[in-house]
Amino acid sequence: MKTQQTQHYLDRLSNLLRNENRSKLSLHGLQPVQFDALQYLMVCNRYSDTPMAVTEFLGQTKGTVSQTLKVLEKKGFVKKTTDQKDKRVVHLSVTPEGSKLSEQILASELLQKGAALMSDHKLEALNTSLELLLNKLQLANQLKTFGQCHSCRHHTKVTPDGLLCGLTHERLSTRDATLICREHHPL
Amino acid sequence: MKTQQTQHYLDRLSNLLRNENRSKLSLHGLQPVQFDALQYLMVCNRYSDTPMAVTEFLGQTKGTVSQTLKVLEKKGFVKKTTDQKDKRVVHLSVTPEGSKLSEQILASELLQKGAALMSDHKLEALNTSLELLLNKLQLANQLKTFGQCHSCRHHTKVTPDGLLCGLTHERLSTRDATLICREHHPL
DNA sequence: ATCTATAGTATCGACTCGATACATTAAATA
DNA sequence: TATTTAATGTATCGAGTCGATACTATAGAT
Repeated sequence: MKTQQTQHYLDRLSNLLRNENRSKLSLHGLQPVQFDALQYLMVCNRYSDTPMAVTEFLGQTKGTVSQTLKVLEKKGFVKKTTDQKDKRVVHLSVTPEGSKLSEQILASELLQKGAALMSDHKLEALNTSLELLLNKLQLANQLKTFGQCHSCRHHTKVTPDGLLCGLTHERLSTRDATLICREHHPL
Repeated sequence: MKTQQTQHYLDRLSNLLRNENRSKLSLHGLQPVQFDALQYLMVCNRYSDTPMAVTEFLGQTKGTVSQTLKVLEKKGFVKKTTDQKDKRVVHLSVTPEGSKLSEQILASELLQKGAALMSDHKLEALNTSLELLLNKLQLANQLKTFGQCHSCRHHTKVTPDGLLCGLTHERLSTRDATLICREHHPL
């Protein structure tokens, strides 16, 4: 079975990276999961910056996520704001401190050192393959894709620079279109 | 940075697979880490079936691993035997129940469904890329490779069928040469 | 106006995982 | 040979994970 090999490699790599992250994060008193959430909040759009969206993204229960976010808030890495239209929902924003931490941690030395020994071409090929597998996997299992707006079926261009979301009927900036969205549906 | 993309994909995939495993395993009262250890014991050789080797493989502390193994033993998935030559060391063997469970869990449905939508050729290419990255990453960071004996610098062939480990000076069966070893040094 | 669904929080319990301390055995050294 | 040193493994503690359950508050449907 080829997929068992794939699974084995993915497990090994993610274990190594996770352990590296764990030790880096422990200096800041954070856990890997908490950083996963922070990382997500760095790249999600305004429709996807709520506890429920984090829950869907991380595949955990909302109870667990609620605690994770409580820690991130207490440490000053994210800020909560209640939505004015729907007072049930909370929007989460990453503070400058959180942003700084994220950049600091994100670059895996293990991975960079390893990738440095690979040709650019092979690394590119790996990325393409990984992206393909992720897409197919999400498609086949009807999982949310959490893709960027510009690759979404709801995304429409009014003018060359005027972007629009067909679902919310709101205008998007060019930066908006590069953020990931919980309502993302691939083309 | 291309490696950030790589890291992102690896994180996403491993999160998905880990969550799938978590729910499957919870039916058997096991945690992901515990299954990782069981999985390792399924494919390691007789020089590498000790708590210390598991510790190195999983990148955790020996205290944590000791507890993990205690659970696996209590549930009847592994058995402990003290080494007769060195009475400090313990050898771990997977019981038939453990072996059965492992096979049951190992096949990720998420991954299989996803891979089914990919061509054989592309899946193969992904595996090759992943293996390359893993190897380079271990090489660049001087990590233990935990490879199979037949790809080890200590591995020597006496006759076409007679295999020998140059480190322990012991004979190996053909099956031995396909197991992974903590003393593995790539060619 | 009431029922129902949704977003989020609080709390509990089994488990993780690093840190520390400890017991036992093996190997090195004096 | 006696003693120090190193290595394997266990026990215990504390902060944190994570699913389950119960709960509050708001929004929308009938």
